[in-house]
Amino acid sequence: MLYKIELTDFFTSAFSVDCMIFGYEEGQLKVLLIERGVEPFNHYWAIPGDLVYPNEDLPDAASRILLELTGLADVPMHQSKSFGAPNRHPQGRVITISYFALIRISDFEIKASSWAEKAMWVAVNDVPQLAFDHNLILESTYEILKQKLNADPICFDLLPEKFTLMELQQLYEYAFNTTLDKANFRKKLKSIPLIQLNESQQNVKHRPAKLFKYDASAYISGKHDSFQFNL
Amino acid sequence: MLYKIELTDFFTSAFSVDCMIFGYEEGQLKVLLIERGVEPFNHYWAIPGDLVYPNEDLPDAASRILLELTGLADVPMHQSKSFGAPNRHPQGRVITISYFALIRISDFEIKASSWAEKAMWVAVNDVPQLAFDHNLILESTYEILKQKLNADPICFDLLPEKFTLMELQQLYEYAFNTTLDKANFRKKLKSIPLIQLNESQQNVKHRPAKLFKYDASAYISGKHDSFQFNL
DNA sequence: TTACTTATTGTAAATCATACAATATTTATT
DNA sequence: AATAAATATTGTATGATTTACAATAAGTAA
Repeated sequence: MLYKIELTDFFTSAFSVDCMIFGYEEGQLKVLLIERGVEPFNHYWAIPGDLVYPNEDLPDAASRILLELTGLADVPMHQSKSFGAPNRHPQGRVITISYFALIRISDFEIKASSWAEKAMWVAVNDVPQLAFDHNLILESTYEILKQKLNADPICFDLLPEKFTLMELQQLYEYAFNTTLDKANFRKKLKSIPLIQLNESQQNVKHRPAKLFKYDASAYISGKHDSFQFNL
Repeated sequence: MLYKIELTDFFTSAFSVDCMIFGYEEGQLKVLLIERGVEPFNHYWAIPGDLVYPNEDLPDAASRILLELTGLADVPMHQSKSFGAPNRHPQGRVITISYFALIRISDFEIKASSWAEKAMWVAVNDVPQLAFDHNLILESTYEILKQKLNADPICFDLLPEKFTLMELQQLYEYAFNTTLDKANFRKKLKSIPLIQLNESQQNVKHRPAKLFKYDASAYISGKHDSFQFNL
């Protein structure tokens, strides 16, 4: 270095959180995007995110910002990766820590507010060009999500509380872009604690499927094998 | 918020990178630590890390800081998690992005410099109390490392270039704190491209084992199954 | 040459994965 | 009411993989 750098020179950066909310609807895995109503990248679609207050913890910031921009509250989030290329933000050095969450779309009402003009659900395979490096962030988070779908019982956060085994299978088929054998998929499910309800699908033009619930408490008490799909 | 926050109020944070370097020696998985020679946490042991320059990219910073503190160069690093609790650093708001790498200890000479007073390799199961939240960072990174050991052929970065199958097995046994059946472990290895050399172990008091090399190019060309240990 | 120690290979049983086939249950149609 | 159509659900045979353990091989040390 040619010049001596003072400690205060380092304290000139900002950081943000970006919240990728995934949901499952109409057979598609979707992500929640907002349309920006401010510069920079005014009118671009973007992942909901904003700068973190200087005294705010990261998970708190993620919850606050998600609520402000989309009206979503009480969504437990997982950390994804961090992105910090020097020029990724035109207004200065901004590192972003990305988070993601899985929700049941029908359980929430999305309401764009603050500087978010609109909010919409977009299929992960159909995402437009986004603000900043948000396409990169989204792609890399989708990879992490797929890993987690294989290793943890988080798929049930996406499905309705009561679901058919076919719906569960189609979620995996969509996420991993593959087709699975119905009979064999059900055998894999043997290692996951599901409760078969005395209820069936409604309003279908054929034999209705039985509805199931995920038994989270049985999973946590852990008497069964560990979750492992290997798709 | 009671007061209006200006954009410039956000640009008052710093960020750092922390580099966890793992190596394997004497049958133990070890991590490289330094003794701090500056405040705060003067004389505490710590993960090598420092503040990132305002215009520096994160991976560049990780390489620079690792070189400055330990003399290590040319070590490809993987991103781990980020930590940003508001009071994790006594001198201001500092978010840290943690990285890790695996190396062959014998291939490098470690030389503490800059404000690092000493450097030493410590078994991951025997880490002392560290500066800042570094124990937390280390534990959470060790979990990520174990996941990667199960999913990718990174164990070969830790072993000498020529190794016996027993050494490979012992590395896994140590990392996952388990014991494995020798014959069955070797069957699992069938799916990984190893080259058996015309050389054997030296200076052992019993039948010497054959030496093997990992065939990285065959793995990349990918004609074999994907790596999967499932431990 | 023999005992000893570890390396390496083999085997039988159990478990799991895979590709289908068969049966069951409902709605729609005659 | 009987039958067709559609999908749900269960079964089965084959082969692959995992597991536990045994057997054999190949060095060192006396």
